[in-house]
Parts: sequence; structure tokens; C-alpha cells
Amino acid sequence: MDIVSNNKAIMLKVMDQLVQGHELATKLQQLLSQHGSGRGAAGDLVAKISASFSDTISDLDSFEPIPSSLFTAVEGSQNASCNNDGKLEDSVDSRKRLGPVKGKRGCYKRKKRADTWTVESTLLEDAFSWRKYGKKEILNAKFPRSYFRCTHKYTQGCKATKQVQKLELEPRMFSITYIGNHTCDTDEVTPNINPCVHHDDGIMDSEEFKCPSLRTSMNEEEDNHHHGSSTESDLQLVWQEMLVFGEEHNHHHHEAIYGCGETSASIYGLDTTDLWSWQRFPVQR
DNA sequence: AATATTTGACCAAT
DNA sequence: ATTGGTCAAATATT
Repeated sequence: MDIVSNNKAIMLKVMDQLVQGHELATKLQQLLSQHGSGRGAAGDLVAKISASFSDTISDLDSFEPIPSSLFTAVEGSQNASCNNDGKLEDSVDSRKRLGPVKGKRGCYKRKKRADTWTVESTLLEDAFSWRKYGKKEILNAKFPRSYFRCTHKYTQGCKATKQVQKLELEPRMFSITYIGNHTCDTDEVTPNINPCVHHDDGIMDSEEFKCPSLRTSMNEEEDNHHHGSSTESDLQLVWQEMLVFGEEHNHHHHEAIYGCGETSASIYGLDTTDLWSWQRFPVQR
């Protein structure tokens, strides 16, 4: 018991230090981008450092001794065949064959612990390619919530997902909750295969949404982005947003551990975007 | 053809 | 029983 609590304390401390490191890296990232050097080699490095912290935090976070129970919970999702009677067919094609019968449709294990954080942004796209897999009306919410998973979930086993929901107070913005970190192999700038996510009307109104008031002064180039002009020399990568508020990052999950103060109010009115938020124009095609 | 989205059904957690 | 998250067939898009 003594050892247990001691280990726990160490764990907390380590986690605390990691989070601190992550915050510092994030701040450095901000600084760099403010000085226009966010895209150079230095920016690259900081991004990697930040990601490294993030991954480590995530790993540590999902670590638990698990005394007796089998560790089926987090990983399996769709692979874990959920035949209670142990029938256990091929997990691969078991998903194909369940006709109109009472099948095991929708069988899955819910993720318990994962690196989770929420940002609010007018931007729906980021560096990753997502595949929408669900949409749900949420109780007492005006707008539905949409569910996305990483496109490479099955090819690379990437477990990252995100949920997107329009804010009631500020319908031009979206609350975007990221669950889990990407483990897929996306080259840092993904040359040409970076499918833009098509968001349905349920999320995005048809009108072009730009929200000047909510964009902070962080991004200089952002303001003169010429939409649609897309000359052939134009790079698709137009701007990079990277300001993550350390206090906000991982807020949800870690607050339980550290009891960080309730700071959620602080995100209102702030333009928080996710760490990998790279806006890309839907040029040609 | 492959690949993405829509949408109701299904399941876990509450 | 209700709610939210996921699956997968049907459908749409490329």
C-alpha cells in the first residue's frame, strides 16, 4: 500500500513534468510562428518535440497495471470479436457477414482512456485525413455531433478519432474533440495525397464561413489568403496555425489526475486550434 | 472500380 | 430506459 501510493506519486510527478515540457514546447512553437520561423527546421523540431511529449503523455496515461482482467478494453474496438459465447469467427470477415439478422452489429468496446483534448475553431480541416463514420443528435444541443476516424484506421491501425460539433453560442465555430494520437504515417507535409474532409451540412453551413473576429493576431499571412485563386504555383499549404494553450491541452483528461483548475471558461473567445492544424485549400481536382 | 458519406440499428454506459 | 459512440448496408461520389 505504501509502495503503491509512492509509485502513484512518482507517476503523477513524472506526468506533471511531461505536461510541463509539452506546454513549454507549445509556447516555443507559438513564439517561432510569431516570428515567422515556425516553418523552418526549427519549427519542425519543435513540432516533433511537442509530438514526442504528447505521445509520451498519452502512453503513460494509458498505462495501468491491470491486475487480473485481460486487457481487451482499449485496443480492440472493431477487431475484438464480441461473441460472448466464444464462437470467435474470423474477426476480419465477421464484419461483412451479418445480414438483416440480429447480428452483432455495432459491437465494440468503448475506449476508456485516451489522450483527449478539445479545441474550438472555425477550421474544420487539419493535417490529417478523416473519415466520417457517424452523426448523432445530442440531447439539449442544437447541433448534431459528427464522428470521424482516421482514414488509416484499418490500413495502419491508427486509432485517432475526433468529434465535431457546432457551437451553439458561436455557430461559426466548432468544438473539435480529438481522441487519441495519430500513429499513422503521414509525412510531415504529405505531398499530394491529403484528401480534404467533406463535411456535411449538418456541421457546416453552406455559406462560406470566415470569422474574422475570432481569429487572433497570430497569423499574419492568414488574412490575405486569396481564396480560390489558386494559381498553379500556389502551394496548397497556406497557413499553419499553432497555438495551443497549454492549460487547455489535455485538459479534460488530465484535470482528473492533477485537479487542474477549471479553466474551460477561458477558451471562450479564444482562438484555439489544434496542434497540427494546417489549412489546405481544395485546389485543383 | 474503389472510396467516401449517410443513416438507422446496435451496444455500452449511465 | 435513455443517451452517446460505433458499425455497416445502402447510397453517393470520384
